[in-house]
Amino acid sequence: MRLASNIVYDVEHLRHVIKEISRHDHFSWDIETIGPYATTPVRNDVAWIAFSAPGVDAVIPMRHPIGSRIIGETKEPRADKNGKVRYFRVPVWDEPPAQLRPSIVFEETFDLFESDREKIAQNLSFDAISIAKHRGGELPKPPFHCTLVSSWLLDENRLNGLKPRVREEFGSDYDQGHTGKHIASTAFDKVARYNLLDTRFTRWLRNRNLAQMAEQRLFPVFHLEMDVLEVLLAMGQEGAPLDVPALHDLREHLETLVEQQEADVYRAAGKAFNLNAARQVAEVLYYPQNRGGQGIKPHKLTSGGKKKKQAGERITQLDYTTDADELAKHAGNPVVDALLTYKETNKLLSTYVYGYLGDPTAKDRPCQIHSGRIHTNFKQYGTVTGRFSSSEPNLQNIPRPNTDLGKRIRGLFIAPPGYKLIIADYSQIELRVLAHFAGPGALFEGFQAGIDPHTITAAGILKLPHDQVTGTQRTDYGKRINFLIGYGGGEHLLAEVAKIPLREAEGIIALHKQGFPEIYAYKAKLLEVARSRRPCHIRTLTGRIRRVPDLLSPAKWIRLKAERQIINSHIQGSAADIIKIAMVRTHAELPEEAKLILTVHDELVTLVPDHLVEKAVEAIREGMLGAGIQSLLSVPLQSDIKIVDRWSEAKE
DNA sequence: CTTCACTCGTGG
DNA sequence: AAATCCACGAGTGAAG
Repeated sequence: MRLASNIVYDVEHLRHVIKEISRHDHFSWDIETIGPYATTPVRNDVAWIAFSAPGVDAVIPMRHPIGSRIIGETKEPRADKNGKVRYFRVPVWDEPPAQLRPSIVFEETFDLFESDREKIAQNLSFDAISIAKHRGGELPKPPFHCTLVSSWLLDENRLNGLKPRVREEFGSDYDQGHTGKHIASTAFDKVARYNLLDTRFTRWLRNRNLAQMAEQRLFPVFHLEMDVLEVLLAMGQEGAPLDVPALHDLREHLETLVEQQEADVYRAAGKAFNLNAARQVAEVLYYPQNRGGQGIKPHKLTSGGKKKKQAGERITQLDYTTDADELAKHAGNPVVDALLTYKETNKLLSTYVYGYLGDPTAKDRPCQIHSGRIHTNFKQYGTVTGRFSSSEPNLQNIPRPNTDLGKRIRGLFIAPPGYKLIIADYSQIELRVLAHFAGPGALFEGFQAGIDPHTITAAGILKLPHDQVTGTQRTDYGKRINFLIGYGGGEHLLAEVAKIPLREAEGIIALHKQGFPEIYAYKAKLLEVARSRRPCHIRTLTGRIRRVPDLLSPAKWIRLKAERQIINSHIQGSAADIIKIAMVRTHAELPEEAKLILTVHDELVTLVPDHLVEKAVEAIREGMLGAGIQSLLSVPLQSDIKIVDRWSEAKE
């Protein structure tokens, strides 16, 4: 490859490249970004863009700050973290060549991204949202192929970065360093080569992945994922509105609270120590009084402690857990009580408040709020089961509005004046999926009859008519067991969470087997099918694959874990299929001005102007429950829909 | 200085 | 006998 001839410096060359690409029905593209928000698509600066199609490779620099040669060195003063000024040697680079302006490049390439050609990228949502800023907010139009998604469908268990995949498929190791993370300080010609190779390998990888997906009959789920990707692009661009003034108030409030609560712990303990260090907490709580401790007798080891015990090593007080579950057993001790209070407050302050506002002193903790909104990173390829993950920040683990502080955090997510939030939750989706797979039986028929599933389970175990089940029985024999069976929990776990003797737990599970034999038959059959395949795997409702090779492990505890994973993935993965389908359908039905903004496993959050609320509710209902999606399950789907001003108002 | 394992705590 | 599935992230402390 003669790199120089592939670098585009003028409009004539650019137009020629676009013409060449236009001969094909697909092309790949890739960008390089710089600036303080290089990894934030709604904020970053796009410095490079490259295109690749059969016989065409082009890389277009737009604002690379340096040239290709080091011509000297200077010293720059920088304060270290103790505030001391130190001098660092900094290379001086030659000037970069004259480059095309982004406005020109994105104007010339505008139609390419509007066309019906297949647009290919590795992690397409990053590149698409980043370039939309330069396209008057217009996202590229489908059809899409994101190679990160296709690679993940082909192997959900490995990390599907481009470089490892390229090494695997083509045996090429074209970038040993981390060029993509330091674009602005990397030589011009090196970035050009890197950007171009990324783009070309992405296109090649698309071809490999298409062939492998065809072999594995993964096209139906791949097309679903590409439809989901379109929805995700719109969500990523939109963001979730936040009550920023309330967030600042909450910071003030929590900071004073934490300070007081920290002092309360020290006072009770008679000394200061690091409250966030589990070992120091164990020392204070579990050491005897003559060694400055509280002399509490702990029950449960940490996971590391269990390993030590297994290995025959000596266990000390420091190997016992100090988690909230253990501490609750020692409530009444003044240190424990103060510590529990502190932990709750500190968790909310550091994870949620500082997590959103950022820490100006820490480079790796940026403010996550842009124009009053949070743009989380939803990854459709973020889990092994098919669910989404959410990061930077994670908006799928916002505290529930059960406590005052939890409510204040969740309440930060608001509808601006003139808008409403519509919160739509699938009710008991995993149990419905289980009933569908298990087929006719008490659970299946209960759902058909519209009876609450926890009541069904309790009635089945206690051999009572469902209208005679009391509230306590529903919780103890219904909810708790239903929770357990989805994850494959056993007698030991039931005994522990229900605080009952092991014998009693065994009895309850035996009764459940009697009342719901079809559930156990389904599990046995599923495992048999999974074991017969190589590698061992199951498929969800949409044909998504979860591979669990450990199913044939000679070690019994590894094999049992694999069995739980197989069963849980079949159910959790199929539920994920349903919510993904619902998102696509809802997005298509919603009026233009109504926007899906969040998805939390079984919940969709939509932001809607007041005058469109009724229409939007109808669209969401149709998207989540309409005939086209209901036909996937043999038991009825159900969704609870609430219209609110703050997310915290939607508690059940 | 960076990276990693570990513990803990949120959510579904 | 280590016996509950799937995530993200703050923070500690030791090792590279």
